[in-house]
Amino acid sequence: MTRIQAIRGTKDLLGDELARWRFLEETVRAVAERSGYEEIRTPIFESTDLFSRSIGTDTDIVQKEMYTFPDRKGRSLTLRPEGTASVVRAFLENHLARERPIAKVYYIGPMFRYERPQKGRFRQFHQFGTEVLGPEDAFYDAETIAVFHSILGSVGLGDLTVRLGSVGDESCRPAYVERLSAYLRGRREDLSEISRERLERNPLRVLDSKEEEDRAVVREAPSILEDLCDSCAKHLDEVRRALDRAGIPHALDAGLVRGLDYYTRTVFEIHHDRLGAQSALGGGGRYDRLAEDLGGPRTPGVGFSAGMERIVSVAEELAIRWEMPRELRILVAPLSERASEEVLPILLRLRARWRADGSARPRNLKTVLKQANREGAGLLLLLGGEESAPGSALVKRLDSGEQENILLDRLEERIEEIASRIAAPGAARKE
RNA sequence: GUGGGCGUAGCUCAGCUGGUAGAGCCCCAGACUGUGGAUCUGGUUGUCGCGGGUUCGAUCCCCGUCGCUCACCCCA
Repeated sequence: MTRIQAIRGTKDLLGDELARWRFLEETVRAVAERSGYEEIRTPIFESTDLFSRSIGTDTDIVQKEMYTFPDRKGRSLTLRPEGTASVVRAFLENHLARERPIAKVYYIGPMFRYERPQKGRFRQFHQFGTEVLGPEDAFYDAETIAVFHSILGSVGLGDLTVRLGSVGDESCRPAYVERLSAYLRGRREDLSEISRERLERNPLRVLDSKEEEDRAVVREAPSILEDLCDSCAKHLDEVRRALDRAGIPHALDAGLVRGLDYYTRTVFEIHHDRLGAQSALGGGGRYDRLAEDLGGPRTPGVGFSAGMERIVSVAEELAIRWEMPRELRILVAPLSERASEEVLPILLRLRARWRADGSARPRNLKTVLKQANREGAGLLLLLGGEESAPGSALVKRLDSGEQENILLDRLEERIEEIASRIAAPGAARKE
């Protein structure tokens, strides 16, 4: 019998690793909510059309990376490969534009792409991100980058590189793509084989090439930043100035090409060099036409999404300690068969106030102490010990070893008192 | 989809030119006849990823397959 195991590119999260995830999630929520964003949760699967229409039928995501399947009535469904399309769909479907001029939302959740897994890349991965729908102001582009930057800073990540670019809009991009293709065709002989293929499919992708031979060609290629129309150039300039004022260093990157077709104007990525080949922690940009493409009224938008696996991975490599303040934990242990009957009722009383766990069967004291240490308990409540009378228990502090007998009638009261001493500043800790 | 590396105990890994397995950690127990994190002693755990081939005999060699991993592509 072969044992069933997790699907390739997916994994279980537990223990210390899960603790880091929870810390990251709480940080995301805290920073986003402080910044005026509300959570949104959209379905994990959607109509396939939603993604092919928004992300673009020529992109790798749509062409080969989607988890698409027919449901029982033959409709084509897809596990979401990214978050923005769903958010915009939900925005239109729930008529959020009628309720407020600006919608600011954030999300956290799993995404799915059928790719060969490697470091920092999985088939089920997790992203958090924000979207601002409604306004067109560069203020929100800068705020988006700032919120992302601030989340990374709040979890202790420094040495970040913010790359900023613009892909123009419908009035200046087509002309640029034409100019770029003309240039690349002229230097066709100097390009790598892969890039020659890209030239036909999507010339912008050539700019992102990592092939050594392409670098020189790309370096001399016309830059879209010089071809931007006046309004796009002005927008980019405003984003830069806002970032400068906010003290967020950034580098202009003319070759920034993102994997989704819906972007207009601003695009950006934040990188960290401790991540191997997949150095992007996340990215995003503006998508002023997406709502229209999905059948709604024109609604400008800007957002980012970030990879949780990648952020956790960098934090691990940098040995950043992500720990939530630990609440007091109480372990209840019976030392006799009779006392074990008392365990559950006492646990239920304790759990009204504290985090408490206990053992079902009596065990010898040494074992109990070892277990308490291993589990990081703060207090140990021993029932049925030799020196405790019926109706009483021995409470022992695991840090100092101090112990005292207490009456079960006054359990909560006494624990409260002891707990406050543990929490008190300057409490002796024997580490 | 393509290429490299790797699959041996719960974990990290050894295993010499083929003779059907070991170390450390962890865990459990004892020394310490009811007071912990140290030390010492002892103990449990394996379809050697799976299938086939070569061989008297395969964890080891060959082929296939599955999985993991890193890289390419692309991206979170």
